[in-house]
Amino acid sequence: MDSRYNYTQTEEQMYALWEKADAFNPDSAPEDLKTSKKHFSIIMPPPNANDPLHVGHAIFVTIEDIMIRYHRMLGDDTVWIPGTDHAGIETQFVFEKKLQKKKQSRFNFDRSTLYNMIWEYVQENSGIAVDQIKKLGASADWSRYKFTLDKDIVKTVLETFKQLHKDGLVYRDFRLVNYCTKCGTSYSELEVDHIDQVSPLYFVKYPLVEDPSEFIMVATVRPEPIFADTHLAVNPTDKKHNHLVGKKVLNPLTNEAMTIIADDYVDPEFGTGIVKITPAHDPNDFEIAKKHDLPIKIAINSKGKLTDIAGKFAGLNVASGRKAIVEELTQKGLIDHIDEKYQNRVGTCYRCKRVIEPLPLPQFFIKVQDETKNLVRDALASLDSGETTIHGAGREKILRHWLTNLKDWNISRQIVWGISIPVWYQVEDQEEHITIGFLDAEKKFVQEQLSVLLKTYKLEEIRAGIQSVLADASVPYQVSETQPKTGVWIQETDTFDTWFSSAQWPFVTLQNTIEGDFERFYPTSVMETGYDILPFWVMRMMLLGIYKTGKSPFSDVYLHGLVRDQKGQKMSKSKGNVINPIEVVEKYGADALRMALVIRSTPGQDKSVGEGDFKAMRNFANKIWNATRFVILNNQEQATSKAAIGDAAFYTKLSEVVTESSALLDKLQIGLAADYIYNEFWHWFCDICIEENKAAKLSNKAIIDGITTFIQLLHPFMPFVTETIWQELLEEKVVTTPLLITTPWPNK
RNA sequence: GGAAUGUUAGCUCAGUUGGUAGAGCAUUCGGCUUACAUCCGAAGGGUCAGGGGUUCGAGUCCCUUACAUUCCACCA
Repeated sequence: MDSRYNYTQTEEQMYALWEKADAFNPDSAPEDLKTSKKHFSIIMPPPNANDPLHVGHAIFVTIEDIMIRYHRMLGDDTVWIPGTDHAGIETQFVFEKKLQKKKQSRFNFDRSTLYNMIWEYVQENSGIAVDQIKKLGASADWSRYKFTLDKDIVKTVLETFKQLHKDGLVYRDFRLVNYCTKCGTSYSELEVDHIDQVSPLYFVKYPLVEDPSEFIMVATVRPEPIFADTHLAVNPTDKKHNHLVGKKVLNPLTNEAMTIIADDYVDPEFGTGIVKITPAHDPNDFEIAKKHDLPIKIAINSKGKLTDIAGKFAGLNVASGRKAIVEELTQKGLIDHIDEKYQNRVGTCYRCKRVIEPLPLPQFFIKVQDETKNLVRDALASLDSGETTIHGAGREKILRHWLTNLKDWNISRQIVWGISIPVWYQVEDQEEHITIGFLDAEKKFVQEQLSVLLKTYKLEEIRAGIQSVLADASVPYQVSETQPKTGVWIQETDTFDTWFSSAQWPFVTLQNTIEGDFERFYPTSVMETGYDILPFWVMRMMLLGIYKTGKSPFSDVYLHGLVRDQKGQKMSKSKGNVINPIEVVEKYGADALRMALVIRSTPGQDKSVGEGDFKAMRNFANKIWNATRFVILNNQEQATSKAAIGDAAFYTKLSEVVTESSALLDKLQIGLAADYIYNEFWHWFCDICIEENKAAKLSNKAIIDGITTFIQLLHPFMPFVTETIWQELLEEKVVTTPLLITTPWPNK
């Protein structure tokens, strides 16, 4: 043995050794390991199939692998199911950037061509994430690997949708949705970031019809959709203004007459106490419009351009439209004044940072609170009963808060890269209510009402180049993967929100791996992921998991913190402080990275990690290596040994260490367990026991038992160095089981 | 406006049924002692944010103040 542990040589070999022995597969577990009747299962949070790993991935791989290796050694029937995610919007976004470089956009292609291109692209890169996860030592059962777009997975996901629809929990509705005009898709409210900003607040004058020299003043930060204003509103209890109810004003841009209505949504104290109602472009106004049955006029289209009702301004985008309209209003003398320092919050796209436009679109929603099947209520109940426990500083309260305030979930996305919503719209008699965008034979984009299109094109031509179908909310539809047998139908072009399939991940994976896996491993033991996706993922897994299986998909949720740099700052590409886990693996070894990430970490709490930590843990790996070296050399020199004076106390303490380590791991106190074992190993076993052995106060047998026990305790944390050492010990005939990974956990 | 979390050694953080404060890095001193200089031995350094309370006893429980971080809501 060299005096230094060389991880670059051994890590790959050890992983190959495990794979060769099929050690990650519970169905290949050695007989002498199957001592427990318990099952232990973790579903890996699927990373984007085509993305390289960042530290966040390294954290979850490490923590989950620690749990898995521990339970495997305990003798539990243990499985860790890996997978990757198609990551709908993320991936399409990256792909579109590549198209942009070639001066192309997604609108140059029909749906199926684009889908196939992205599929190819993902295939090319799909090995990246998996390879890197292996480099970190993940003992996941790759024979059970799943991808979110695997045929069997998709089938199960669609079944859930059909069932939800049958139960009345899916509905299609014409509503204001959060739409990003750059990404070209709607989002759920969770994907919208609200950002503080200072914007000019315009005080616009609306002339009274009965006396145009009199004006009603309304404040707005968004003058550009004034074309779509339908009414003004005041609070019915507002004595200053309620005499205006029923009177009419002129729209300052269109000169159309608008009635002033009363609604208690209006805050008399705020602004001028009078609100303009723009149903199509403000969520609150939309609600009021519904309540009072007001017409909906659309001033901004899905491309972010002003529509025809903007007259000479039609075709301008929101920003330049606003400028032009403010100019126009100023000329007309209809702008009273402007508050330049008005602070407000603007919804922006989490992905591209563009301002989100609230646009009225018919979309599919999941009803989260229903009288008979109440998804939210059931999820809360599983928290109440302790069926599911959340680990992570105060996160359970946050989850409860999310659940109690949850709105219906918009699952429609206007992108190609994803699972198609299995819905078909009736074409007959509905031609005037369906708008279609497609590429004609010359690859020219055409968008028109179907009734118009059918005068020039055959339906088959349209289908071949199809990009988007926009059916009015009134158009009848059928839920089906294939075209209904009778009649003429056209398929919905929207795909599901990626999270709709991710939310089903625990059961769709187990239902499609190996016959019997679902019964054997569901509900899973632990769901381990970052606290930042608690509402996106964990909450929704509970909603759909309970709905579909009657059981919460996991009994414990371990939410790890985010990794920060050595100064405690968030990592970001622009700061240049991003840690590339693979670089760390190459420089210090995977064991060092793993240990640095988990030691003294706490669920739900961020952890700062830097070069010094990796170095320290590399040194620790070397320490383990050298302690073993001492034991082996020592053993060779003096093969026989008698019991020594310190042995009894040593064994008592050693057993204590095993008990305590196991207790900490059982309680999911991973960071504490790592710290504890680290200290006992280095500062007790190495500093004291080995020195006592040199002084003949401790027997060689005790030292051998000590090192083998510690190697076992350390294995979940630092699998490579410990397995390497085990192989050395095996050669020396100090140990007997062929692989440490499948060696039983030490007895207490 | 609401909520969560944090404030412990110079730095980054542990400290989970309340019982004489810990680790890594950094600092100082001394050591190549035949497992390890990616090491060993020793040392310095904390009134555990401030205040109040419960208790025989509080970093640990309760109240309160301040500061920090994060999340949610929000209105023209």
